[in-house]
Formats: sequence, structure tokens, C-alpha cells
Amino acid sequence: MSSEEDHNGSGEQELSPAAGRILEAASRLFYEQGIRAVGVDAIVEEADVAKVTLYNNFGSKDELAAAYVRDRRGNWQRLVEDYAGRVSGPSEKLISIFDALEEWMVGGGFRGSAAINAFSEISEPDHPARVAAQEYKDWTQSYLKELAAQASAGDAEKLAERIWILLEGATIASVMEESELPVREARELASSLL
Amino acid sequence: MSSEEDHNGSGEQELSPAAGRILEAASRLFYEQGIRAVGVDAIVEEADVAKVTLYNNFGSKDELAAAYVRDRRGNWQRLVEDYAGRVSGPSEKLISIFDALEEWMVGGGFRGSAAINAFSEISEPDHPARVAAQEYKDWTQSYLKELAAQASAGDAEKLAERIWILLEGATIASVMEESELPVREARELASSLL
DNA sequence: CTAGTAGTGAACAGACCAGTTTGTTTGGAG
DNA sequence: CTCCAAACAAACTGGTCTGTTCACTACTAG
Repeated sequence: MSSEEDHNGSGEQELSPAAGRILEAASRLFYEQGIRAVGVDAIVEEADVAKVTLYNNFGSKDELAAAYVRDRRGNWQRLVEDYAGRVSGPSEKLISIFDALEEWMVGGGFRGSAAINAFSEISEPDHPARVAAQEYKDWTQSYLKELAAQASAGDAEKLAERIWILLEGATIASVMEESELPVREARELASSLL
Repeated sequence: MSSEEDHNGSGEQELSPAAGRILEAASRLFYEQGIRAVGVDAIVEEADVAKVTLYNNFGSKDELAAAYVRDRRGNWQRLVEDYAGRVSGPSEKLISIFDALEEWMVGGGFRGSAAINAFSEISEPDHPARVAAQEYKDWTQSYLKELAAQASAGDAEKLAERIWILLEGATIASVMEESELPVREARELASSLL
């Protein structure tokens, strides 16, 4: 594989042990309950850290929320690329993203996409977490477009857009139905597009 | 002093002028900014009523939030049935829901589906607004299933599920892209299923 | 040894939150 | 005219929120 990690703009860096624990705790709590529903005190307690340490490392709750979205995005990105690496051919890779999604949600506690949730609960356009969610979305879209361009003889943009719609729809449908069936249905429908 | 609380499921009841203004204001603010982001004081001020009036009419912020979701659902329901009434045949009616969605989002300020947003920002399963969102979802699904059963010779359940996934996907995709293009794309894809 | 860095715990500020209480006003039905 | 329900304004309760300050400790590099 040509190492095409050129879409990586997340810029993950080393975190101190305390900062790592904070991000870990924040990531879990924000995802489980929503960004607005979780106070910094809860994060501080969960991470077993002083409140100042949180503010020294992340600056504000909003920035920490953005770091959470970026963190989830990094995990998603890795999972998707892992699944893509197991098959050959752009069409197979495109389909494998639905398998990645299905694994993403097994084990219970699936609460959808951090990007979708951030969009839903934050309306301020400049909120750091919303900007991070935008980047989350952008990565997925450009990843799909790249593969679609290789897979399709026809309109690659259209193909990528359709698969993206199916991906988002399968995600939210799975949350609402508490089932991974929508993902399999979307996968099947996506297959028929190729 | 026995307060008879009308628990209207889907049935809409007459509201006093003050209660109507409260629901109207709450509906706008909750939709624009999210349920958790809006305080009761803001609603009270926007509706130009006393705070007690809000609590006498709706009992709690959570119940008011549920009323908001039900209100949005009622509007959606009417719009969908209006569009369906303009065409004949179950397949045409199924497709017309995408036209309804496209009208739903014109004019700017589209922030997606109240049901999806409520699911995203509320994780407590018993929260009234989440229950109302569940009912919102259930109505759309059973509406689609009914039409799919009339339209399809094959697996109607599967057809309804797929259209629902496309509907949800188009909604969230349109929010994230700030464009109604995903809806048209989803409509086209749905057409190909019929 | 020392200076700098990253961390701790606890108290504090000031805003904001949902919800209640009190007492008053208003308008329609019997 | 009286009664009552529904609305009003405004203060208030008790809690939570984000973010800051302060004095102190542990570790590490030069």
C-alpha cells in the first residue's frame, strides 16, 4: 500500500499521563451522555485529576470537547483503514467501511457518531467541537471520494455522496432502532451501487 | 386540587393562548439551539409569559421539551400527508416524502430532525423528550411500511427500512453540508428501489 | 543544589439553572 | 355581584456550572 495518509490533519500528539487520563474520561463521558450534559467536575473526578490540570492542558471545556471529537475521529479513521487494508480493490474497500461501522457498534453502548451528535447538540458555528465535527465529516467524505474515483467509471462524486448518505443514515438508524440491522441493509444497498 | 394532567400521546389538544405562545417559543428556541442549551427563562421571556404559567401548563422543562418534539412531529406528519395527497399510487407517495423533506428545509435555519437531535443530545432512556422522539420515529416507520406494503410485491419491510435509512441519512447529510443536494440524491436512489 | 515544570487539593467567584412561593390582577360563568 | 380559574410580576431556594486563585509537592535536568 502506498502510504496515503495525506488526509490526516488531526495532528495527534503525545499527551502527559494526566492529560491522557483527562481525554480518556472526557471521551467516554461526552460520548455516553452528550457534551452539554457532562460537567468538568465529573470529568475531573473520573480522570482522578485536579481541575487546574484540565485547564492547563486543554484551556477550556469547549476545547476539550473538540479534542474528544478529534479523538473519536482518530479511532474511526484507524478502524476504517484497518478494514480497508484487509481487502483489495476500491469497491471492496468502499464496502468494508460498513463492516467497520458494524464492528464500531458492537458491544453495546453505541450512541452514534460523535460528529453527528456534536452537530445535533451544538448550533454555534464557531464552537471548537463543531469545527472538529466538520473535520470529522470532511475526512470521511474525502476518503470515500478517493475510493469512489478509483472504483467508478461513472460519476465518482455522486457515488461517494450516496455511500456517505447511506453511512450516516445507517448510523442514526442503528441508534434509534438499537440494532445493527440498518448497517447491514445499507451495506447491501451500497453494494448494489457498485 | 386534583390536577388532571392530559397525557396526549399523539393527539393534539387545544392550548390556551398563553400555553400556545409558550410552545411556540419553546419550539423555536429548542430547535434552533438544542434542548439543553435553552433555559426556561429564555422561553418565558420569548413567549412573554410568567414562569408559573409555563409550569402550570407543562409541568416541567422536560415535559415541555417532549411537547416540542411532538409539535414538530405533528408539522412533519401534516407536511408528509399533504405531499402524499398530491400524487396517486403508493410508489409515488413514497417518493413524495423526499419532496416534503426538501420543502421542510428550504428557507434556511434547517437544523435537522427534532427526533434525531433529541436522540443525539439525550441519553436517558426515560426522558420524556426521548420517548416523544421514539414516537416520532415510530410514526415515520409505520407510515413507510404501510406504503411499502402497497407498493411492493417483494419484501415490504426491507423496502421501508431502506427508504427510512435514506431519509435519515439525507437529513443529517443536508445539515452537515448545508445543502438540499443530499435529499435529491437520496430521492433518486429511493426511486431506483421501486 | 537548584530551577523549572507539572501536578495536587481546596476554596472561591459569579453566572446560570430548574423550580417554588407569594400576592395581585383579570375576565368570564353562575 | 360573587366566585374561580388563569394569568401576572418578582423575589427566592438550592443547586450546578465554568473557570480561577493559592499554597504546596514531586520530579527531573543542568
